Amino acid sequence: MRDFSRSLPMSLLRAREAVMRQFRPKLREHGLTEQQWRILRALAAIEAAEVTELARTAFLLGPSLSRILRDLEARNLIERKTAQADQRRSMVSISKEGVKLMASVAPSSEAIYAEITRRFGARKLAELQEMLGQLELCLASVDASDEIADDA
Amino acid sequence: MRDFSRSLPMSLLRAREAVMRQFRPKLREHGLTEQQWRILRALAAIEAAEVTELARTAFLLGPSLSRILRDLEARNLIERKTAQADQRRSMVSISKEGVKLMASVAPSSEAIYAEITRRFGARKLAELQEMLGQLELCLASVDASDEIADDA
DNA sequence: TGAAGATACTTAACATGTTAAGTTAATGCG
DNA sequence: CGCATTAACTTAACATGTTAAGTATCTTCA
Repeated sequence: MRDFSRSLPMSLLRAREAVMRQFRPKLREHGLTEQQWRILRALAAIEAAEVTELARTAFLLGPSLSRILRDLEARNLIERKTAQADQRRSMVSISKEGVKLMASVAPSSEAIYAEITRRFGARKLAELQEMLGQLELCLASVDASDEIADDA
Repeated sequence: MRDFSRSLPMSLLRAREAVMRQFRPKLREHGLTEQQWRILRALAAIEAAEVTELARTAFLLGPSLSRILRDLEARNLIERKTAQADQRRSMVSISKEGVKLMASVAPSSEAIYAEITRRFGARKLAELQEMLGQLELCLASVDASDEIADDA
């Protein structure tokens, strides 16, 4: 069998870990996990979002998101209110404290990202992300068989 | 702030998830997680390995590996014996049952990998992996400050 | 040699990944 | 209307990620 340490999944895993290793210490200083940070960032970009929408944006599964939102709400970093049009849905938004926390972390985060870009090269980084997007796209169509074929 | 859904960590995460989504169902049919499969594959390639070495190969942290080895041993898929030279170390190897299980999964796994390669393109895949390796490498040197500078 | 330090794991504790099941609210339709 | 179905979460259960602490063994050097 193929040497699995050279397989695509392992390459992607190691690359991502190498990248995240740069960010985690700084996030940790602020008591944030990678996932919590993703949620705050996603919320900062919009006024409010439903949980399902947020799950899609932050690329988290529902159960993970449920737990994290519970914790972030307990820390007063986000706010929730049930939508009046549909009592099942809850609208999530970032709180003032959440914005403040983001403001305190964002500069370091940006600096780290800039350093990664500098080391790897901005052009190469763009190429890499283009390829990653294509990979995602060409595999997405495989899974489509599960969903309703509304484009038939 | 940058649109985080276009950030490198998110690109890597989504790409990897798109890939792993192809494999998980088949592994699940055989009662294996992605990590357990990594360990079996790593062990199949060698006679035996120490736990630390295995952790490095399968890219798992010690605590995760400890738990997984305990479970795989309970399922008789691996075997362990303490090294006589150093009682702290334990040598891990795949069992006959483990080999049998691997043999039953490997063809599907290879087929899925081949299909991914076909869809994305073998040349592009090689390019992508080359870039991922470079990314890993150019970030690895950053972390080296933590470790003993034995190359000074 | 024998006590301090290092090494190789393992355990613990908490957060998330993942699938299945449960809850509550909305929709469709007879 | 009322009941079945669907939708949006949430909870549960188990596996792994991650850091810190614990344990047993080995090394080393006074």
